[in-house]
Amino acid sequence: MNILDIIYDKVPKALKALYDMDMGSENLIINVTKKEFEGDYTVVTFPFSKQAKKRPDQIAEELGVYLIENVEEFTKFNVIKGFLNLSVSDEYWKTFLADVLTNETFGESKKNGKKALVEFSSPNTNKPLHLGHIRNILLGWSTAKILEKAGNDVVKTQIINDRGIAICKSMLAWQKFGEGKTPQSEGIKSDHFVGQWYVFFETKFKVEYAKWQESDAAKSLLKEKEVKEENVIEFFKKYKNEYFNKYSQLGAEAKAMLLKWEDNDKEVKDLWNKMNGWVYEGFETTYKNLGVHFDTLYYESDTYLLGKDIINEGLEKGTFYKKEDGSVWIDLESEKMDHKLVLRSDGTSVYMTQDIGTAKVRYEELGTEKMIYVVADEQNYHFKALFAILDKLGEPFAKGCHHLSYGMVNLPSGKMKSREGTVVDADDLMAEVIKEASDAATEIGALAGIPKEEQEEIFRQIGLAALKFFIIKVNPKKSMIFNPAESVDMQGQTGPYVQNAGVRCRSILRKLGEYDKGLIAQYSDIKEPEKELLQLIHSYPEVVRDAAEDYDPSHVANYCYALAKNFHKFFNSGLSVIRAETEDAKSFRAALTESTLNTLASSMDLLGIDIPERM
RNA sequence: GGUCCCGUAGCUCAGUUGGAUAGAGCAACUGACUUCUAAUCAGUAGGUCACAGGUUCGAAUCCUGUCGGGAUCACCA
Repeated sequence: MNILDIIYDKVPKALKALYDMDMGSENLIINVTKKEFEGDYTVVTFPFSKQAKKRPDQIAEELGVYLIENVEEFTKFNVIKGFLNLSVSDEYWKTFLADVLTNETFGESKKNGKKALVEFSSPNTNKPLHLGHIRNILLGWSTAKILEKAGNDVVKTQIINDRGIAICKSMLAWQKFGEGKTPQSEGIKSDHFVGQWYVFFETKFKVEYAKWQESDAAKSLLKEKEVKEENVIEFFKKYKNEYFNKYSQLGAEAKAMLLKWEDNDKEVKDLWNKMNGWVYEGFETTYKNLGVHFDTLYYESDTYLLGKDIINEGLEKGTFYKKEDGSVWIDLESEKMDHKLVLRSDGTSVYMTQDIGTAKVRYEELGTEKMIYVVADEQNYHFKALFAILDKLGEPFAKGCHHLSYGMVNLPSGKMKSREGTVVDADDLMAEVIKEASDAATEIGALAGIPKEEQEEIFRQIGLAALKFFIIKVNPKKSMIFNPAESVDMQGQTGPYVQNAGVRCRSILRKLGEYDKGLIAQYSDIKEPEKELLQLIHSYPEVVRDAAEDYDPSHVANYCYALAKNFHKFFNSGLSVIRAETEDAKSFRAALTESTLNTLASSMDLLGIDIPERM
């Protein structure tokens, strides 16, 4: 039995026996004892004081005596004010170590029979992936892994936003100015190729718009709106969308193309398929390089009409109401929100409509009662409303929906802006971190004797570890500052630092060869650095559970760092494994090293990070 | 303006079901490689936990207000 379970079980019993108190285990406060005090676990006794009618330190004293007498795992205790510090026997820790060594599913929870869907990435198909997508993808991937470890059956998916005006802009630009060029003919990664045409469209549009601003139509508009001289620039900035829809030649052509697409026009559909095909090919490469994949895909072109029938049903049941102009709404004031549109007056759907429909389809197709949407925090309100609507519709999966909201990724210079060309491209970024890893490795020279191909793979693993760890270690809901220089750091609180701990484990175990696991129990007098490592390993399953419960991979990243740090400390503490003072010590430390490696590998895998054989 | 999120060391971040003297890394400085990988370790220095009240044995953590930053409040996606 796990020592924490024992504490949670025995302390209430002790309180009952000593003071005739009924204290549920959920009200106990148990901490790992702070380093500066003796002991392994601490029971906080202040909360018992009122009921027991005694001073906290007195209770701690009496509780300590009782626990030592009645629980064999406890060997001694000390009391400081209302803190009861309990020491756990070496026997317990040695048994734990021997068990964990052979436990291949350590950290995993039993299957809970629940199916969870994690949706992440979900890009538009008009331009390549960038740093914002990377945060999204890493969070999604890691969350999926964590949920899996916590006992869920997980389906990883993305909804690809493959239709709409954006892709039409790329298509139109290529059609008008592309002269039949292809990614192959230009030697450009195919999603970047499509992105260039999107940018090209925007450039052309900008020119057109600037020219129009000098026209009579624009001047009379300014007069009509009574725009002051000094506000003209500001006005046109805001007016851009309306210009696009009302006056723009290019805008009209793009919209005409969208209409043709909706009409299933063969020529447009062919073009659409061609360009999206290029984009998917490029995305595939990026995902592969990043080390992620999906179990199933959804395309907006398939789902964008979903949800209408649900709206109509809900209309009959009175969940929604219709305005005079024919638009359909829902009143969310009871949820402290607004009235929300779910169907336009012309009967076409909005984003909300298809999200309602898609959620239901997924539930029906996949049986996923948990659905996690990894989407930036600018859509907090949208998802709050979506989940409230699903709940009002009485959907059984509504309560299992969760918006894993994450903050924007900013640069030290400020926001990323496509207009100013400061958007950090995903492919460039990965290439950059891998190159940095390669440079650092060359400088150190530890990989000199290894075949080129293996070296390349290790550089990739290290570079990506730096990038991934840098991003995942930050609490998702916080917006983060991405400093490119720091993201390629390989020292300190970084991915490579954690990898290095694992590599050191591997190196020791490789040199040591076989060892006698039967001697673990013979080791006497566990030293402080050994104990700290053991306790950390011991807490791994709890970390996974917490991370799954909070949908927060940063917990796992912080755990990885703590474990690596403690191993490095142990490694430098003078407690040698290979040259241990006795065979017992050698066996114990080898087992400790192996368990550390296994736990590091397992926890880093939850972040999508590999631990190389050497570095 | 309404709603939501954030504010912790020079910088980047941990720590929030309320617990002991608030922790790491980077940057700076000092020391440790003929010793299991120095991408490491040991140490020095760095704090009004935005501010002001409140709740209590105890507050970075909970409540109220103020200030600062962000997001959102479309028949856009």
